[in-house]
Amino acid sequence: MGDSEKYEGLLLRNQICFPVYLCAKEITRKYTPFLSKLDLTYTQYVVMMYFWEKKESNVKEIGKSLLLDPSTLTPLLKKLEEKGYITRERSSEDERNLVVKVTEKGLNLRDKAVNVPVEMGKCIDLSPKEAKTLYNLMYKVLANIEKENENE
Amino acid sequence: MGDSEKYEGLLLRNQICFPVYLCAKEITRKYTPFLSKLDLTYTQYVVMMYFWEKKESNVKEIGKSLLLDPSTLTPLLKKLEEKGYITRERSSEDERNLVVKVTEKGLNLRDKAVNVPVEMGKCIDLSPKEAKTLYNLMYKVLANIEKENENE
DNA sequence: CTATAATAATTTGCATACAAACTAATTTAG
DNA sequence: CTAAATTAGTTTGTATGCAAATTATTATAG
Repeated sequence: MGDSEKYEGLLLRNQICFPVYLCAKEITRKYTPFLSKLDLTYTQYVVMMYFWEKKESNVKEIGKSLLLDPSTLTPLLKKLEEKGYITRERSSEDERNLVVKVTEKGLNLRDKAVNVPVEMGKCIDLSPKEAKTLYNLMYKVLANIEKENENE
Repeated sequence: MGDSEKYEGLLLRNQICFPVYLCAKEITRKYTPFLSKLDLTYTQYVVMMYFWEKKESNVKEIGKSLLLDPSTLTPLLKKLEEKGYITRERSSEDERNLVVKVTEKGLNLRDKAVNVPVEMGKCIDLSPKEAKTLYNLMYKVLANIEKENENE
């Protein structure tokens, strides 16, 4: 077996993970100008979308939904609190729990954000069918990885 | 128009970028145990794959191929140099240019890496057809974003 | 009832990532 | 030929991201 065959899998152009990595990076970068108007980074925006759906939560729940480590969330939530978009306080019932709530200001932000997905959609520029295919494949991979995680 | 319609695009479950963001994160995390055996992080691994194909390059070229900012590459390349996988020295013809070359040790690393894509493939667990579809969609999005970048 | 285990969040350490400012070298315009 | 513009890399500042260690609180086992 020649080198070209043995190392074929290591060629960047034959990798499936590499374009996924690139896409995520480039998409995030593309979000920046839209989100800076809302004083948000991409991850902060994701957390705010979470709170627009679920007015109250805690670090563990958020982490489970957004696949974010608590050590990533703690400083991020503090920043969102500084901006006045959420409140953070310990639960009186169980002091270990941090009750995180969206504020009025945080809720109002949603109106300024409605155009962001529209603009990003133009940027990605996939047909509805392609978008659906991509969506399904992404969640399939996520499910496969999660299944793999359980086997450990 | 009710709230549910107006804000539909902001629901995480209706977003196409969110699962891409999640996938990239989870895939990278999944790489970690395999790559730590090679004393590499995911990005360092990508750079090494680049050097296994192209023995010599410079910061600008690498950045263009891997869509990485020079300010990300400078410290990363220094780390790869410390590990002995590459060398860095200024070009004698044009002192602005940094000539980056893979070392013997860096080349040898490839043999230890051949199984990584195989293991990751099992993890992703897509059929060849699905993988091809995902691959094409990712590069399509990347091309669309790049086109969008040019319009600025 | 108390020592131990489990749980939730935070802190620390390390490695991306990118924008913006900066440095040094080379090219170009006049 | 030289001042100005361009180019290549580096540095600085800010924000993730995760693993591992730590703290504080609550639950559990004996």
